[in-house]
Amino acid sequence: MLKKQQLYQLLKQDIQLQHWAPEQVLTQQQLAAHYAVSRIVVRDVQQQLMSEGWLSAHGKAGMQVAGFSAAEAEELCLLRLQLEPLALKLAAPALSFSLLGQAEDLLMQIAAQTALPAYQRGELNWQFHRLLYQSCGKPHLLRLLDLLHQQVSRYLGYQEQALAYTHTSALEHQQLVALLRSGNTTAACKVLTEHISNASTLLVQYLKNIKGA
Amino acid sequence: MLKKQQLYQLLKQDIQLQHWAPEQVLTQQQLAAHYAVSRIVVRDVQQQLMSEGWLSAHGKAGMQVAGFSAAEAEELCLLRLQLEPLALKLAAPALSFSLLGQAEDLLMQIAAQTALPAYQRGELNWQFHRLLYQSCGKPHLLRLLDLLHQQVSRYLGYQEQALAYTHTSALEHQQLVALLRSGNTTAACKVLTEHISNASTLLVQYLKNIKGA
DNA sequence: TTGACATAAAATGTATACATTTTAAATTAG
DNA sequence: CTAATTTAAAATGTATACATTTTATGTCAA
Repeated sequence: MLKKQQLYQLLKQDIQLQHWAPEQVLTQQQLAAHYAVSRIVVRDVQQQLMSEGWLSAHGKAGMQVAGFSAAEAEELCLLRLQLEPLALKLAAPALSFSLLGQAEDLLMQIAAQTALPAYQRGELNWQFHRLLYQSCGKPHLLRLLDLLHQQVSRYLGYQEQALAYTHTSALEHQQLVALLRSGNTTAACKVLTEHISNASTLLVQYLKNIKGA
Repeated sequence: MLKKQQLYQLLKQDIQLQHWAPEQVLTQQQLAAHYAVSRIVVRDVQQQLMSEGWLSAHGKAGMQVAGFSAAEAEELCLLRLQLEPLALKLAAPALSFSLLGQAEDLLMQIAAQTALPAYQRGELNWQFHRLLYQSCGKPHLLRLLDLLHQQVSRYLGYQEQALAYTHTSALEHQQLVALLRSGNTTAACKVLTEHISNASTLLVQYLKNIKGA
């Protein structure tokens, strides 16, 4: 029998894989029946996924699977651009070499596992970014960033298809670590900004195209 | 018998009025018994208030009433400073005169009702700010701002005591509207930044003092 | 005394049952 | 036929009961 945490993972995954179509309206009962759990569990997970942007309220009854739009992707990236460089700037003075080492290990891992599913690569990617921000000493900022990541991660599938960006991304990551290691915070923040901006542009452009098609 | 929405309001208010002391650890059963509702309702409200920063998880069982700290207040203000001017900049081109009029009505209302409870004045204040950002066309940004406001609003009690800021604040608000009306977006954003920064400094200073005392 | 283990109490997680609200359909008046 | 009102079905909200987990207590051996 599924428990809350399991249903949370599973439902999120099913939404990401578009087993439940975007914009589709679901009911608690539907989900409870489909996943063979009590509606109580569904309610909990529903509320969580709604606060994370995977589902949205739909009238007085039902929840709607979130759709995809270039505008939303652009907005999310704008917010990342506004907050992540700040987090990096605040974290930079507190970055230890051991932490940078961990970050580099993550980069190795990403580079090594070439044929990884989209969402797993995305997770590793975020772990890398998150690690760099960790030391900023601003729990609320980190919470917001996690929330943003949740919302962006819905687009990971698209990002995979959209971008043959993997190589460039890896280079930018390495550059970032190098700058941080040498203590050049300003340059690092600039690289980060461009890094996010680049990915953003490609993703948004791709979404606009498939929408036009 | 209390329903979910009512318990939500009531519990939040009781936390704000420190009927439940900061840092205190509560259980679902305690609250269910105290407010005479089922634990299901408490669970729902608990999850919501946790996502809004009024409660935080405490180990594997129990929830903790959020405390107050100068550091947290400062962080929240930093985030407001990072996001609100952006929202205003984006909204400015779309600001209609009717909306500015609404905003001015709110200012009148705040000025008129001189002896308002702290949290009600705070709410009106936020409604004013919110109105200016409304037209920015970025739902996620607005959501983040609402979330931030929720978290800041826990400090409204302090803000009241801390700041004989009311008069200055009103002046800054008026100045803000005037600039927006004349289409001077850049200056308006600057005034907004200073406005938030001022309130922030006073609040943080106050919190540091009473902590030292 | 201390610390580990067993056990009891309490708290939370989950399921079922019931109450209320919401949605949709069907009937009827105009 | 349209629109409004009634009525039935479905969905959600809430309470109670049970299961599992967590926490605290107490016992016993070293």
